[in-house]
Formats: sequence, structure tokens, C-alpha cells
Amino acid sequence: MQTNNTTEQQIIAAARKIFVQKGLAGARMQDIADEAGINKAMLHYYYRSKDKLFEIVFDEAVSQLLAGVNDIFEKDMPAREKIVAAVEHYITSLNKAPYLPLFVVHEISQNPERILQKFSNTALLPNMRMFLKELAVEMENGTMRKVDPWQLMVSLISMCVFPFVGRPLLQAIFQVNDKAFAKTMEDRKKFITDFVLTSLKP
Amino acid sequence: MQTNNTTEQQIIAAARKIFVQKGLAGARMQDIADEAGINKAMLHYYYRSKDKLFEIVFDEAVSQLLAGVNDIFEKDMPAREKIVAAVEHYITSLNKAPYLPLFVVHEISQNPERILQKFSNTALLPNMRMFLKELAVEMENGTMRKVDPWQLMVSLISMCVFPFVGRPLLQAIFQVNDKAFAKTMEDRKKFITDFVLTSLKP
DNA sequence: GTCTATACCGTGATAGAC
DNA sequence: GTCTATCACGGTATAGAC
Repeated sequence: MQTNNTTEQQIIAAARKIFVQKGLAGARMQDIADEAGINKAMLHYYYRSKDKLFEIVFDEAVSQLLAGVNDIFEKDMPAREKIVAAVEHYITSLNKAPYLPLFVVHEISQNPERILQKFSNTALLPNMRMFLKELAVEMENGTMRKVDPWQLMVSLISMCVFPFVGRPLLQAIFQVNDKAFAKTMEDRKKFITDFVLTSLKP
Repeated sequence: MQTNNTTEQQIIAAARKIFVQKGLAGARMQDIADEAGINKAMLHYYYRSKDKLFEIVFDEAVSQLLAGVNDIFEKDMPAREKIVAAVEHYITSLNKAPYLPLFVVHEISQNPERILQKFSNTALLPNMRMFLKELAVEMENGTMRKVDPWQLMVSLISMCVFPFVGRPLLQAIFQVNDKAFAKTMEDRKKFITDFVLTSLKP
């Protein structure tokens, strides 16, 4: 091979930026080409179509969102510590890629079928189910107040992820800039864990 | 006037459905025309452009999302009861229009400037600020555990709204159908209020 | 007010020279 | 591998007959 893979990488980086920003329908191949500093023809040379390119970016985004969380639930820890670890991991991770959740959620809603296969080859479901069982056991033992484990799980995810999804709206309502927002999310780690663990005290 | 406003209304209804489903960039004027049972030319006759039509639908959606919440915060009630009322109202309202939040949030992220003026002519901010102050007073008095009122507010919104935003994802992960989802959200009202009020006990 | 036909342009994708 | 030129299509929008 004469060429190194720099061009492919540049294209993917550019595609990631544009697709995440504008979505599949809103993104233009020209935008991606400009961002990568090449011309449209090259995009089709390396990746056959817009859809092919998008699929790569989308899959990568889903993996990034799910990575780590799965590992945490797998660890051998008390449920409470898993909650703390998950919140810590999730907010740190999202602070680095704040636009990912909205992108993924929007594209899934545009094409729900796309997501189904992605989940079949992930171990997320079994690990999450196991965690829900662990919660149920603690509640049965009386070491944790009884609540619906599923609702609890959804609440945890909501409290961590929603601020990033609703970020433009929240910033508009509460008048905070980007830097203040990131700082607030950093503080939010402690708030969520305290808030949740307090509510779960037996 | 020879014609009644049925056609206008049909167009708006169709536009609402298509725009909310596919977003501004993804929606086609042809889709809207088909949905309304007329032809494309009529769309431009009644509403000059796609953007004009979109703006009407979008403004309506924002109003629908904000309406009611504002009234609740304005009422003369203890903070705890406001929380209960807000959760009840919000989930009931979203169960009737589950795709609105994702639509609004996505379009705001595409064009953040659009939202700024909408908020300036809404009394949402002052009422919300007042509510935050009420929470702070209760915490000062010791009738409520001390937490950051802003983080609490964001958490409430998150727990109510996120399940609808992440609905396709949640349904995929936890394998529930539409009907079961609506029922689960109905149950969620009680979960959220119990969960939050328990955590806020002094 | 409602339709058909069409102008006009942007877009994804390809052909073909180098 | 990289570029320019171009095709084919679909999109918004308008003209103009009825």
C-alpha cells in the first residue's frame, strides 16, 4: 500500500463531527468533505455511500455510549457501590462527548430497526438484568428500601443522561454557558449519588 | 371568504405529524401534502415556505411542552405539593404526546437561536426561580433536607421527561411494547414522587 | 382555491483524465 | 489515489390554466 490510513481516519473524524452535529438527514456530503479537507469524490471512493459512512459513525457512537457501563455492572461490588461507580463513569464520559446521547436517541427514533441488532451482540442486557436482581435481593433482605428496581434504574439513567440531551433547553432556561454547564455536571455526580442513596436507605 | 379554514387546519395537522416524526431536515413537503390529502402547491399557497410552516408547528410544540407547568409553579401550595402536581401533570401530558420532547430538543440543538426569543415572552423563568427560592426556604427552616435546589429541579425534569426522549432506546433495552410503556409511565408518577419526597425528608 | 406543469437548484453518486 | 466534470434525481417553490 502506498497510502497510509490517514485519509480514512480524517474522513471518519469529519463524518463523526458533521453527523453528530446535524444528524443523518441534515448532514451534507459536502460538509463532511470540507471538514476533512478533501473533495466529495474521495468520500465515495473510501466509503461507498452516505449510508455506509453513517452506519460506521453511528455504530461507533452506540458502542461508546454503552462501553464501560457494562463493565461496571459486571464487577463484584455491592449494589450501592455500583450505583456510585456508574454515575461517576457516565457523567465523566458524557462530559467528554455531550452531544452523543441526543444524536443516538434521535437517529434511533428515525429508524428503530437499526438498533435492534446492535443490542443482540452486546452483553448489556444480561448484566443489567443481573444488577436489577441484586437490587431486588438487597430490598428483600431489608438492607435497601423497597422500590421498583426498573424504575430506579431508569431514574438513574435519566438523571445522568437527560441534562446532556436537554442541554440547549436547560442552558436557555437557566442561562448558563458551556463552561458553567460542564462544572455543574461535575458537581452533579455527588448530588445524584447522595440523592439516590439517601432515598434508598432502609 | 368562500372557503372555511378546514384546509389550513388539515395542513397544520399533517405538518405537525410529519415534522414531529422526521424533523425539519428529514421532512418532505410531499410527505405533508400526502398526509393532508392535497398537493404540494397548496402548501405553498397557504403557508409560503417550508420554514414558515415549520415555525408554526415548532412554536406550538414548545408552548404545549411549557403550558401547565408554569401554572403549577405559580399556585399557592407547599413546595412538596407542587412537586407532586408537576410530576402528575407532566407525565400525563407527555403520555399524550410522547414524541414532543425529542422533537423540540433536537430542533433546538439544530438551531439554538430559535429558542431564545420564545423564552423571553414566557413567564416560565420567574416562576421557576420563585419555586427554587421556596425550596431553599424550606431547607433553611429544616422542613426539608438540604440539597442543591437547581440539581433537584433538573432531576425532577429528567426523571419525568427522559423516559420519553429515550423511549426507543429503553424499549429496545428492556423489551417492552408501546402499551406496556404507557402503563409503566403511569406507574412512574407514584414512583418519582415517593422517591423524591423520601430523599427530601429532613 | 385548486390543480398541472415546470423552473431551478442542491444533493448523492459516478465517469474518466491524470 | 486524487481531481474535475457531470449525471440523475428529488427537493422547494412558482407560473398559469381552470
